[in-house]
Amino acid sequence: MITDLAGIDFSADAFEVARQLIGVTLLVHGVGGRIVEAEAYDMSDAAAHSFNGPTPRNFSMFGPPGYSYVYRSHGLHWCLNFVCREPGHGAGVLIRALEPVAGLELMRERRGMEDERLLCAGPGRLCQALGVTRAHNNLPLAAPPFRLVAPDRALPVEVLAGPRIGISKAVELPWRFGLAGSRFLSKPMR
DNA sequence: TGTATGATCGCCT
DNA sequence: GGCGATCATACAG
Repeated sequence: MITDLAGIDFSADAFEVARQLIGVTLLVHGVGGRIVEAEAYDMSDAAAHSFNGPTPRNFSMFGPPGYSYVYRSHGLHWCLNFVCREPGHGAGVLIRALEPVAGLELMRERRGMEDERLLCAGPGRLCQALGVTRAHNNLPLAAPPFRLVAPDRALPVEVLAGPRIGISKAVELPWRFGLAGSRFLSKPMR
């Protein structure tokens, strides 16, 4: 167990890590919030970038667990993943939404909007708010600029699972996890 | 509340 | 040349 990572064992299966990440606070240079939505991806999973093996774009998915994988989506947005399992497994968790906690003003400035609810509601929005770019690819999550903070055990979180968003393959896998009742999800959990 | 569309980059066929 | 783990805007109902 790696305690620098909010007590989460990133060598576990991606769906297990995704579920455990709900409620954990993610900070990048001190800016961020509580993770309320995450999706798991695995090499055996046709919807995953790693499905067809390593490429120049996805190589960090095949690196050590507890590292970041940042990619560009649709030519304009950045998306942040946490690598899981062992090196070579190509498993990861896409961070989809945060409840903003720290650095609200900087996030509003970067996003050019006021609505707190939409600051980090979606993988692309979240990266814009936290200033995550290609420069943050393949970095250890246990070291700056990243910081993970475990949830307060006195306040247990209720986690719901459902189908993932924005994919066309392996649509049936219930590998999207979300904090029950959160206002900060990119879409409501069913 | 929902569906459609354009923006625009890097990889794969 | 096509397409995608997206977002913001525009319009219909």
